[in-house]
Amino acid sequence: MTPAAIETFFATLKAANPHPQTELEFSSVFELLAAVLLSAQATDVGVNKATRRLFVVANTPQKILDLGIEGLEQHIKTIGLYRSKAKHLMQTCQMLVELHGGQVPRTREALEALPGVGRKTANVVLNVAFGEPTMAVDTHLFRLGNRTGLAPGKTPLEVEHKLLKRIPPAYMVDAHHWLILHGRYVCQSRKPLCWQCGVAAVCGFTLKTPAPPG
DNA sequence: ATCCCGAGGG
DNA sequence: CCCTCTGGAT
Repeated sequence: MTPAAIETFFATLKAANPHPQTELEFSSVFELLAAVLLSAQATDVGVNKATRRLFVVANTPQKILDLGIEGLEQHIKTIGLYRSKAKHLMQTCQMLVELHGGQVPRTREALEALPGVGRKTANVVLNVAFGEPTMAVDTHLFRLGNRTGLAPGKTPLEVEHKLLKRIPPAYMVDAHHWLILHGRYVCQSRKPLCWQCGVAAVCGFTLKTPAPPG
């Protein structure tokens, strides 16, 4: 995709949604971290169901520790990968209490040192909680980067670097959410809705036979 | 490279 | 049935 096309791409997404946000529900930085940790290979809808149950009972690291591993598992059992997530969240809460005064750290290194927190999760927290222009490459960004030609790459890290290089700085902070929402609702994995896509004109991928909405 | 792993959609 | 969902650890 040419620089001009990229400009049009994001200007179009911005016009349709000036202030994009995550659809994960949270009311503190810790809740955000916990929700993102739980969101691996799971839908926001599913995560929100579980965190609504969980955060009423435990919305701080210490309160989650007090639940115990089995108590925590019960609250998040409806999410995929729930056993490893419960274990990791518990270990992360332990570290937050012991090393960070119960607060969520603000640096990439400290975030990625937390069990269950990798580069993608750290990027989301840095972006959403601390306003940094990071690019968290999840399944949607990876697919769109390659499908549209915006940032082709064989690995998420390669796509991330290309996105950071190619997206105009003015769009960088919100780009992550524009791409995720576009991927979720329009440029879907199985069923890209090209006939109702606002950026199809500058996209390298176009469905040959656009299926009618019916 | 493989494992983890429930819910929802097609 | 199969695929996908804001991945990370081993």
